[in-house]
Amino acid sequence: MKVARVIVDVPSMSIDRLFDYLIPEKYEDIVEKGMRVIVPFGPRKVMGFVVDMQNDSSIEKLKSIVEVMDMTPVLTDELLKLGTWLADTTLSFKISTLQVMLPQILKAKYNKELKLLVEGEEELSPVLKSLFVGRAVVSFSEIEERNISYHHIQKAIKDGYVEVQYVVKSKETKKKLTWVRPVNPLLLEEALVDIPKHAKKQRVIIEYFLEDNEPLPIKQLEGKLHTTRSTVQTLVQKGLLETYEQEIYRDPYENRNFEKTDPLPLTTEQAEVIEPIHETIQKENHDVFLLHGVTGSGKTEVYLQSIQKAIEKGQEAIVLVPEISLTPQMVHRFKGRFGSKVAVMHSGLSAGEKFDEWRKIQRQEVQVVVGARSAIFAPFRHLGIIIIDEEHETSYKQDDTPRYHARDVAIFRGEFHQCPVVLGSATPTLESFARGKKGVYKLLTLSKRVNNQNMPEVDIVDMREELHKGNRSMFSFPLQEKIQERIQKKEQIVLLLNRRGYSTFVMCRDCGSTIDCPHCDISLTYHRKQEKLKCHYCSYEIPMPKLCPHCESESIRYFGTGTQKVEESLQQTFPEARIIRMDVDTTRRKGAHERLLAQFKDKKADILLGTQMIAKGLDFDNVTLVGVLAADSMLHIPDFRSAEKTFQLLTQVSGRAGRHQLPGEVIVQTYTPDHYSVELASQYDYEAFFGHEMKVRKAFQYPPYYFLALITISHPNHPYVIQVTQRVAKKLNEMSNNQTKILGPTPSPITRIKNRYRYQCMVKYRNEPNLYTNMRKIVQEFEHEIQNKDLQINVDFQPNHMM
DNA sequence: CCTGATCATGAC
DNA sequence: TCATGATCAGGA
Repeated sequence: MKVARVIVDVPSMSIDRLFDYLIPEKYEDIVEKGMRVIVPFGPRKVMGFVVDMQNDSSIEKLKSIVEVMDMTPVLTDELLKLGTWLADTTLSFKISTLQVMLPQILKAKYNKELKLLVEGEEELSPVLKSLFVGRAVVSFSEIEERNISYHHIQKAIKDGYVEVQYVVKSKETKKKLTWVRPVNPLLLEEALVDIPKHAKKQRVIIEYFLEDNEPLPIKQLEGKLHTTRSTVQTLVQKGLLETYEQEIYRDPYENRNFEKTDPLPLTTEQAEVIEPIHETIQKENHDVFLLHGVTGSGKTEVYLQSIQKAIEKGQEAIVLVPEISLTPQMVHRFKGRFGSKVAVMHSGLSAGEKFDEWRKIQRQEVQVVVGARSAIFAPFRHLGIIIIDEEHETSYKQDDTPRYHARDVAIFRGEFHQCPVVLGSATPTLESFARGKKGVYKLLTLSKRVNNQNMPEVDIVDMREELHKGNRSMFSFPLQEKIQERIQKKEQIVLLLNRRGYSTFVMCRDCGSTIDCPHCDISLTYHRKQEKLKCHYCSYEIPMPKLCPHCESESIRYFGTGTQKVEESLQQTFPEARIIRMDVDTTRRKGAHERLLAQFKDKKADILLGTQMIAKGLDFDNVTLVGVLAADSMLHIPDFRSAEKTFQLLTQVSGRAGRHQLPGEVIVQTYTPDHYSVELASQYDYEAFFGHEMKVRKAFQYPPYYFLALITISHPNHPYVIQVTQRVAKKLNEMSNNQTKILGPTPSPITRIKNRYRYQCMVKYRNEPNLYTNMRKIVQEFEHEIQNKDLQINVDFQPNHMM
């Protein structure tokens, strides 16, 4: 007896374990660990992952696997292990951790159908007769659309006329190309005689294959010989040619040539830094390196040559870059060096393209993957190095379950494969840098720019003084002057507006009231394009009212500074300037991001105005001025990392100027010019910032001195949420040691979302080896209420934000 | 006594 | 998560 142990696709606490299924004889030699199967589960059928195989089971009556979905496993043994570990350390379901490792398209789709059991439709009720009309199966979605009441169907089921069947489908599609080839090349010569005189096109085709009988895609044949599909079809019918399908990859970069680049000579610093990495690859050791390199110090070349080393050893490499900086420039550098050995994974690809890139990895056709967060799960089997660029980026942590951090996954995989993990950044997170100093990570430093250029001069402008001088615009006099100067010199300008901390909310100037979402405790934001007010958290929206709903005054206005508004006033101040605006609105469409940047590179604009997304990785040789419009907009949001984030952003954006021959300049506008994050960023003094910020973190007991876990509890009933949160806090207190601090219950920053009240507890801990299991125990104690009473308990370890 | 609505339970 | 059977309130 062969038994498969299966994790089924049912995200529920009580189902979050293994289920045993009999492997039918016909599948005995086929089923392997890591494959997806379809299994009966209760009355329905669901997808599941085989994670183990056995010869017997403790369960008496086993059901059998219905179908095997894969020819080869989609998950390796390592990834299965990783899944279990992730489920333990993020408190998520095993099924979710396995699903998150695969391209979306492999996620099963479930369909419910009604099947006719009798011949003909005579015995059916009139309603059902009209439903089936000659068909044998009807999908439930159609039944719902037609509003047919369930008891017609129930009755028919009871009478044995119909039955419900469950279908599991894969959305997976492989793109195919149709090819043409001669059935037997030797027969073509004779066949030519039988082709009618007037059938010129048929002759052309035959003659073509006589000359060169290599198969050809049908599309190409049509183009080359100016023929059509029907001519080919006639020859197929005559038995001379045949068509067949071959699978192809959707290659998002297929029409682009990547000029081959060779390794660049290294600076002394680069050579020093690369040495220990190479050695670790060579010795097949695991180590975590923190590569701290100023912007423009040539980190990418260090990555490239480290990867080279791994490839030469026959191993593979994963490179993570933040989604936002996965620009064509970046892809170019990797494709240029490693050509077709590279797969690229990012959110701009269609589901089909992502699947194809993933398959290249799975089939070991590529050795390098460059991608955003989820590329960390690339199914490589011989990893030689893992690189995380811009290590400090918050997007490496997934915001919803499973709330994993790509850095942790990288270290897990690095240990498994005994290979180095390289974390690179000009502004590492305090957590990482502290580990670097302690020697937990090996600290590597690049302190000079490759071209030995100085970092651009940073000029801090105090906006309060501007106000005193009578300048009420959002562009300070020095900035205006410099912009004017660049436009004249035909040099380019990058302007950064930090939208966070600003939002376009609506307020009445008479009564001062704002317009809030009726389901969430947050004000609605104004969307100019559709003249609507929308809620960010639920789908609620209303047309922009003409009168204040409270006092019926006409003076309701929207406040805040959106990029559009800045663009307008920028245009007013510099009527001759050509401006490109980059924000969520202008880059939503596929390829828009890329197109705008290309325009700017081609000097079709003088000013690039944008949000965070322009702060990273861009490299334009004609940019000599960078302006930050509101450097402190992030400082005032209640987040213990706000100083760190401000420092990071200012440093990153300053690095955009003067990267080539022309020297650069940076202007930072702020209302808090003496805040240490602004001041130290302008001096490019990371070490000093680190020292200062560490003191702050110590004083307030924040990371890296303490770990955090945030528990958020939500339910439609307000008093009930408070009560549950209190109970949770009490249990936590009982279970943890006396160094650990439990804060709360407190209301979440947004106390209500989608009509659910939200309360939270914060755990600050230094050493709680059992926290994961304890936390799981606590959540399990509420299992009943979670399942039956619509209670939600969310646990986020090392949260990015407190919401 | 029937009907629809809500609840509790189990799924290899 | 979701189908099922049990239980309960309300209507005539």
